This record gives sequence, structure tokens and C-alpha cells, in this order.
Amino acid sequence: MLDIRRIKENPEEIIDLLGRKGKDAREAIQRILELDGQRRVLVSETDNLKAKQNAVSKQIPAMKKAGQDTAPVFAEMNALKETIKENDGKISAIEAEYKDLMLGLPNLPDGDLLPGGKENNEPLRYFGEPHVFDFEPKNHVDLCTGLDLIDYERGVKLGGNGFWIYKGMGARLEWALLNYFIDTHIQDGYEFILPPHMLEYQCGVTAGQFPKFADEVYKIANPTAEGRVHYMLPTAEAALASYFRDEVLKESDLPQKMFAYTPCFRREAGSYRADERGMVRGHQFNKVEMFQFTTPEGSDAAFEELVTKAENLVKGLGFHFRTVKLAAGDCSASMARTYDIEIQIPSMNGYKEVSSVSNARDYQARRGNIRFKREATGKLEFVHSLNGSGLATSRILPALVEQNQLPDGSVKVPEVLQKYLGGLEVLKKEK
RNA sequence: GGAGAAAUACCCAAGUGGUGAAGGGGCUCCCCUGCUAAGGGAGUAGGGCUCUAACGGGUCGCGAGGGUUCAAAUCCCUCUUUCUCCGCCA
Repeated sequence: MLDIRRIKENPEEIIDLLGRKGKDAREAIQRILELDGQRRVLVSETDNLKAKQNAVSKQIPAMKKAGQDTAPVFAEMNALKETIKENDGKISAIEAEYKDLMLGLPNLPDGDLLPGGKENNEPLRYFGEPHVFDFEPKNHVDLCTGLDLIDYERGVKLGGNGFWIYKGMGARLEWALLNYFIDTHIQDGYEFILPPHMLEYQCGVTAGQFPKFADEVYKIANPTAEGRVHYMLPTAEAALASYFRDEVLKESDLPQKMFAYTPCFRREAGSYRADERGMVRGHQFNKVEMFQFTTPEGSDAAFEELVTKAENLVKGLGFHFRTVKLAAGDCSASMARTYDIEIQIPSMNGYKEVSSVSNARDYQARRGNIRFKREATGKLEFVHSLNGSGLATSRILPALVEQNQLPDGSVKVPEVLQKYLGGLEVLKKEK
């Protein structure tokens, strides 16, 4: 959510910034300002009526004591009560429309981002060199099938298109990756969180998926006996962003550094297109998510820290990668700034995102009412929230088996993973 | 799943319809005192919204949301959480 004061001070600036994200917000902003004005008048008027109501109520015991007739006063107060009720109804209606519009506005992009979409993304840096083969490499689907790491067919039998099964050494390799990520974050002083995998609606609102982007998320069709509706989390960010919802943190509690492992569930999955074969885009994938809550002045450094952490994980696996600064329009709605880390899957063209690190600034904190007490002033301020994949496995594993394959179809295990696989150095076809 | 109890500030806690939500602990400051302790005194309810140039005012706020009433911490309804007992279960 954006700061209404900032909108009021300079609506044209807001419209311009949102325009860089490809959002024409002029109409919404105008309506928001209109509603804000209407609300202000009504609230002021109604508060005065309430003040009168309170004042008169206080006098009634004295009147009764003095034996005065209170009937005329009661009649007057009844009328007053009706007006107040009517006004409160109007205010609620205005606030509902206002809130709806406010929740629909995306975050403002940082000023240094290029406007427009993907085409304006800027690669910031490259690490290492693209992998070259001196033989004809296989794609990861053939490799994983050949080594019996992944069972695509039975995955579809169980979950339908968009699902696969890790089995045997494949499951262990997947788990090894996750353990490598988890151990690294623990070493870096991040707190390990295992959140619910099904969340209530408000989590989606706080993170910024709801109400506008509800389509990407699975909704459980049958509510609980108490009528509670749940949503499968599309990313642990949706859980972590709500961790401190409606709370006030101490300044000394910041930054809060945490990470979570969860499966992620997405309604949208890849097609059969060659570019999205295998496990590049499914309805369910595993991800370790990094998250930080910081002071406003601390969020730039936290962002760099998260980017560096994600880069180091990718480096540790021995991948060539590039770090890309996304253009305003390619950042997701909630985010002010996003860097993607991309690696190559040899059977596919170009670079594939394996981590996306973002700074939401105070956008999610406003939606979730997450504040901290500033020691110097005693005032409450919104925290900043940041998240980054660290990492998702669904593209790491394909890249890993393809880049590390040997001519006979076996796959070298990166050194950092060997200890999780009983010291195994090469994945070979069994028997 | 069933029955019951509870939720008031940093903590404990009083408050069953009527003027400013008691009291205690803790904390802050002051007095007294060679220092400390003890003692005495004062302060200690936040946050949202709103009016105001400002000082300051108004409104809302006793777990949350509704309702009854001229007036609600107090009465009624719904929900949440915690505790106790019973049942069931890994």
C-alpha cells in the first residue's frame, strides 16, 4: 500500500512512477483523492455529533438527580443517534471503496529503474564462463530419466500435468540442495522457519498477491467446519511477510533475518514447449526463501546482502551466472526493486532465473501494519521488508545435471553437495 | 468433538450501566540521606482518524467485530486466543 500523504502531496509524481511500471493509475488516484476528501468532511462532522452525544450523556445523571424531566433530551438524543449511525454507514462505504483502490495500486519502483518491461532489464555483472561441452550433451529430462532420478510419468499419474516425482538419488539430490541452502543460511545467522503451507486470505493481502493476483494461487474448495478458507502458499514469502502482521517491533529487534523452506504451489505451470520441459515450471516446486525486516535506512544494505547470499549459493554450486537488474515493469507489483540471478540450462536458450531478490520497502508493511518504535523519537514507523529466493531448486537441478553431465550420461556431484550424499562424487546409472 | 473459565497498561489486578478505568509492583524523576538500601513525593495508556499556523482540542480505544441503551469494560450475539476437565487420535 502507498502512503496517502505522499499521494496527496504530489499525485502527478505517483502517476508518473506507476506509469513506469506500466500501470495507468490516473483514474484510481483521482478517485482516491476524491474519497479521501469526502471521508474527511464526514468524519469531522460525525465526530462533532459524537462529542455532543457524549457531553449530553454526562449531564443526564445530574438531571435525574435534580428530578428534571429527561424525556425531551432522550428524544433529541435518539435523533442524534440516528444521524450518527447513518454517517458511520456512509464512512464505512467510502472507506471500503478507498481501501479497495489503495490495495490495487502497485508499489512505486525505485527512481533509478528503467521504465518498461523485460526488454529494459540490465545485466549488472557476470560470474564465470558459460559451460562448454566437448561432446553432444543430453537434456535434463533424458539425463534424469536415464539415471532414474525423476519419474515424470508417474508424477503426471499422481498429480496430473505439471507434477513430477523425485525418487531415490533424485530425491536425495533435491534434499541435498535444500540442505546446502539451509545450512548456509543458518551459518549466516538467519532463523529457520517452517510455516504453514496453507494460509488465510489476509496473508495474500499483506504480501500483495490479493486481491489483484489471486488467480495464481490455489484456493482450497472446501472450507473447514468453521468456514475458514485456505490458500496453498505460492511462495514462503506469503507466510513470512505476515509473520509480524499487526505487531510493533523494537528498533533493536531489527533487522530480522529469517528463511523458510516450503514447497510452492502455483496454478500457472509451463506448457509442453521445449523451453519449459521437465521441471522448469510446475504446479509445485521446492524453494528456500530468505526474508528480512529492516529499518527504512537499513533496507538498501539488506538488499545487497540478500543478492550476495543468493549469488554465493549459485557460485558454490559452480555455476556461471549473471545478475540482472529488472526494469520497473518487470518487477512484481509489490516490489520497488528486484534483481534476478540467472543461470544457463544448456538445452534451453538464454538464461533462466534461479533467484529473485526484491525490496518491497514499506509496501508490505503498510498492508500488514508492521511497525517498529524508533528509539530516537519514540514514534512508530513502518518497517521495510525484503525477500529473495535462496534458492528454488526447480531450475537448479536441471542446470546441475546438464552442466555436470559426463559423456556416459552420469553426473558429477558438486563438492558442496557431496557430504549430503554420503560422499558420492558421481551419480551413475545403477546396475 | 463436548463442557466450563478467562482476556483491562510493561507485570499483577479492582471495576455488574452514569462525572476523569481503582490499587499494587516495576520503571523515570525529585526529596531525604556519607554511599546503598529503606522512607517520602511526583510522573507513568497507547494507537488510528480528525480539526488547528501552533498551543491544544475532538473522536475511537478494556482480546476482535456487531447489537441493546440517552449512556457499555460492565448487558446480549458472533468470532479469536489461552487455561481446566471429558472424549478421540498420530
